[in-house]
Amino acid sequence: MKNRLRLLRAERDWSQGELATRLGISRQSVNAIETGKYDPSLPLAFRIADLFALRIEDIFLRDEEGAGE
Amino acid sequence: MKNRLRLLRAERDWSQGELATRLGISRQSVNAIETGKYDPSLPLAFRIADLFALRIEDIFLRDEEGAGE
DNA sequence: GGCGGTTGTCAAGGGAGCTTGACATAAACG
DNA sequence: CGTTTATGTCAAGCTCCCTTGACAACCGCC
Repeated sequence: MKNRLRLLRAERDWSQGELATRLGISRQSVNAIETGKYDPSLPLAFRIADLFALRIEDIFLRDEEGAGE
Repeated sequence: MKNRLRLLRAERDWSQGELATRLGISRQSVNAIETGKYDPSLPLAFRIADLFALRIEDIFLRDEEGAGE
């Protein structure tokens, strides 16, 4: 499960800490998700999608997706 | 976090056990998700969406969604 | 009556998600 | 030089997700 969180965050010029505050989670959790240590829970994935006004499928990618570009 | 799993399963005439097999999880997990005991992980939510050929947002609903209709 | 199939639920265990607190590194700035 | 900011990572702990195994209740059918 890959994700485009780091890219989306960079587009908005947010630090990990700032994103964490907006999501209501810790900075370490943002970092862990960005670096691929684990996937967010489904409710958190919805909050992330809502924050960026995107669909979950547009942020989190099945492992095959976007691999062979 | 509500979901339409029971409805989708009924449309296909699958038992909880049959759905569990198709998803690669236990029958108890299917039951727990249907009865709202907890939300699936994000990877599992993707498998569910793939199985029903729907988007995650069309199966799992934010708590407000569909509540005040 | 008994039997197979489905569902709900409990217990106990393990791994994943998230927390706080701390520390190290690097870059930017005075 | 020192300070601040951003990032990566570790440890310890708690809750949530998912497991296996079991049991009760219900239904339809013989």
